[in-house]
Amino acid sequence: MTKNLDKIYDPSQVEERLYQKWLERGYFHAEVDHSKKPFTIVIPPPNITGHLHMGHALDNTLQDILIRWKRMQGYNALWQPGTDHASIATEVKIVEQMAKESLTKEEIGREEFLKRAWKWKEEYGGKILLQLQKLGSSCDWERERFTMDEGLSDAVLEVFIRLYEKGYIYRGAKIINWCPQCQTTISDAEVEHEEKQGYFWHIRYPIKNSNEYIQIATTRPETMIGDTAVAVHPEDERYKKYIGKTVILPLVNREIPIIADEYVDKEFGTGVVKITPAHDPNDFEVGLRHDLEQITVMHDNGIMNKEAGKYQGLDRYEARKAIVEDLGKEGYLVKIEDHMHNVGFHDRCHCVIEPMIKMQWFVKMEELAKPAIDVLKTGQLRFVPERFGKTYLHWLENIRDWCISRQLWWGHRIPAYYCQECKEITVAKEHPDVCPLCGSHHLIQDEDTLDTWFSSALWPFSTLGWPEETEDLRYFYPTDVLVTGYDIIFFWVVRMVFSGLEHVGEVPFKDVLIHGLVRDSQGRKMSKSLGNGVDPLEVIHEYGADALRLTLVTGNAPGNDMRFYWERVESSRNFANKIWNASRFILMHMEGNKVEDVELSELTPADRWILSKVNTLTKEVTENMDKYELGIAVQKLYDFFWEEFCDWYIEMVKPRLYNDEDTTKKAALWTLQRVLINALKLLHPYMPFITEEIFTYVQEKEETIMLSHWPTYCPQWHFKQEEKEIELMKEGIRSIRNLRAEMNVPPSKKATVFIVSTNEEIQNTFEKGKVFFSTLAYASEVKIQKDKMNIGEDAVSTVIPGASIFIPFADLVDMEKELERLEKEREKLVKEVERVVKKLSNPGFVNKAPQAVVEEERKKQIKYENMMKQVEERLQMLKK
RNA sequence: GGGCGCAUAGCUCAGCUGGGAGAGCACCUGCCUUACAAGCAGGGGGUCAUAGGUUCGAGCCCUAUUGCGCCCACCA
Repeated sequence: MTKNLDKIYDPSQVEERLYQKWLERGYFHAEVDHSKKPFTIVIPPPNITGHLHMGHALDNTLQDILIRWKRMQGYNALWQPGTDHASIATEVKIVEQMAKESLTKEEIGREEFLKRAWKWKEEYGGKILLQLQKLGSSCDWERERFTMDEGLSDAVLEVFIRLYEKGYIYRGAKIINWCPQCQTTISDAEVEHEEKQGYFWHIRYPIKNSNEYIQIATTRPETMIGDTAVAVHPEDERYKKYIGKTVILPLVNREIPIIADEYVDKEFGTGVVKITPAHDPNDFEVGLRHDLEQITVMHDNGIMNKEAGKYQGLDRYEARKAIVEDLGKEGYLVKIEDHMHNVGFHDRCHCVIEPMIKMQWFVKMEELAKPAIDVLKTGQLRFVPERFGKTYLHWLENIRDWCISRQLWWGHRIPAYYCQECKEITVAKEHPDVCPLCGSHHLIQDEDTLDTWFSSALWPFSTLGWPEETEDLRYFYPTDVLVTGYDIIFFWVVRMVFSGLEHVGEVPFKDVLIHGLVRDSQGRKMSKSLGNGVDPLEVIHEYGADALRLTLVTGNAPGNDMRFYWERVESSRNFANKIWNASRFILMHMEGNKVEDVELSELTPADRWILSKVNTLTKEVTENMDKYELGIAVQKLYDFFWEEFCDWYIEMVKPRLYNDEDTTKKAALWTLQRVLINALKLLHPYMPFITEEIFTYVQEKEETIMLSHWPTYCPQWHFKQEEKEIELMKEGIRSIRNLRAEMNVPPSKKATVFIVSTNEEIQNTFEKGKVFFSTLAYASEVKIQKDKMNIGEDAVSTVIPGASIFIPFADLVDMEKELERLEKEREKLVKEVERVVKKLSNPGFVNKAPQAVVEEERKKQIKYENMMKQVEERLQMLKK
């Protein structure tokens, strides 16, 4: 049954093979099955341009833990995988690739470009999914989807048309965020604001037909070319008299009005604002209120256009320099102040955003946001940790219309067709033959594509076949939990929620488990430019996927960032090795011994103790996982396995295994196997590979741990008395080891151990556990007695609850030191007693604290007082 | 300007509904004990940021303060 297993666990010998086995046997696959309850997770689809980074590793480890766990609990678990076309990211990649061949988009045209993009997708798009497999991800790969698949594209069209017909999608010339680098609009969510040191230029604008000036302050002087008004606050006494007058725009010599608008802050700057409706969102609004002209002064690439006159052809920053210089020369510039202000950057290329007025497509958000707000408030949607619900709400409550059109080619092309005759817009799934208004055959489709998030917003239901009323959709939707990073709540989570509610009528998922970022060891974000990223594949290669997974979930609470340390991977690897060796040990002893079923009555106290422990562990771990407390759960598993199981139980059980005459040997074997199997099962979601590998050796009934049953709490495995007994034994053993260590007694020097207790039950406990003192505490002989008969003075001693322990070390005992040590022990106990007595003499505590807590303290008082008495007796005896 | 998080052992972090402070790593001592030196045994180390408050009882709840970080926001 067993092989000659290596002393060191080598993941590279195991992982690939097991993953193939799982794949081949279809363990990951889920089909509609009404006899089982579904449990569904949709993967946050990675970009086809992506490669696996630590963020993915964390995100997918969490999902795999949950899905494997639920699968073992008997749910019909579906983990829906796939990829995102990532419009702009991919387009940039393709453009870069073409640049190497000295080609541009324009040169090859849309069709050719898309051909290339698809080819690129076919070639590299699935790479990241293969990398996810290395991690052990148990996705249902048969169901892999891509946001630009036929079905999913159909969902996109369907949604667009529905929203359009409902009036929620509209086309309009509004001020949008323009990226001069990427030459496309982007949504508000894609703008990153950064505090930057800039300047505040104070400029005076001459008032027409007077010698007076009005002084404005601006951070962007180059936009003055497009000024179409100057605004003051209507109640500002300083400027009231100027309202309605006209100023001459310096350098441009255009006449513009002085208007009054509440938007102006009297206290800020000079209290006068230049209004540039075409290049500032606020000014745009002011412009609409006052019916001002909108003058765009730049081309799409940020170069000044013909409106800029002599500045035409200059980049916006060159123009700024030139304009400031000219203003100075001509005496308009009053002063320049340092000024900190927020600058918007494109999150992808980090170019400074230019607000521009353009005809774009928008989703009207107000009505869509409402139900998304409600589901959180009513608890149909829940964030873990809860605080992220606030972030979500705040965003939705202040949401603005979503600009969805992009000036890109890679993506879902907007299904709007413009009649070249009558300008009528037709929105349809397919290219209409005739214009429904004028009957013209000359219709041209909108050139733009949709924001990549428009399709990912539909992911939880488009992957299940929507808009078709599929079985899958009915069965697996709504999904159960979404796992993602907090950085993506606005982009994706929010949009999935309102989309799911609008189109399917139900939340797309009930829980949102939020995790933080994986940072480098210095707490910095891992980034390409810093070159501080750690490649998960490298970690897997060196230490195994199990070690990486364990590292990523240990010692971390939901929503918190974590730092990556190789040392932590190492310790995870060590744990895997520990599991390996413990199992190896058990297998060694199972070999040639058929593990027979035993009655619980045949078990020794130690067996019952560990069984009871693993039983409690099962309960607690399951409870923690129910609450998404994976870090806590895995910590308990680690502690149980290493300390209780390996360091104590296995050590205690050895004498029975080595002795073929021992009548309890088969009970020991049964317990070892039983506990190991349960522990492996509980560990499997976290460390799928090693647990599977061992599981196949340690039992023969089942072919995989993946589909085995998750352990449940079992009342007849609860042994309170034996737990107490073994804990006392451990206490005794630790005390002896402690004494020996303090006295520097070499392990080779065995000694007689006397245990003195007047309590029969305790005597009995130690009597049963005598053997442990010799194997675990180097006792040559153990004498249990009710008094100190035959114990010489030249012994060291210590107390444990209910008993004193003496070890005669005639030649080693230094009386003075021994007195000192006992004195310390006494002091410690005195303090404990004092603390308990103080607590118990407080009427407030005795009256108000729960009865059980008070009772606990009373027991402690007795315990400590007894222990103290023992130490004092011994001290007095020695002092004589 | 608004919101949120963090501050616990030398380092990185756990600590679930308030009931005697934990882990990993690092450090010190002793062990190659027939599963594992990627190991075993033992040990040192914390006024849980500060100040108040609630409570019989606070790392945990409330208030304020300090420091660090994040998110959102149209003060030109």
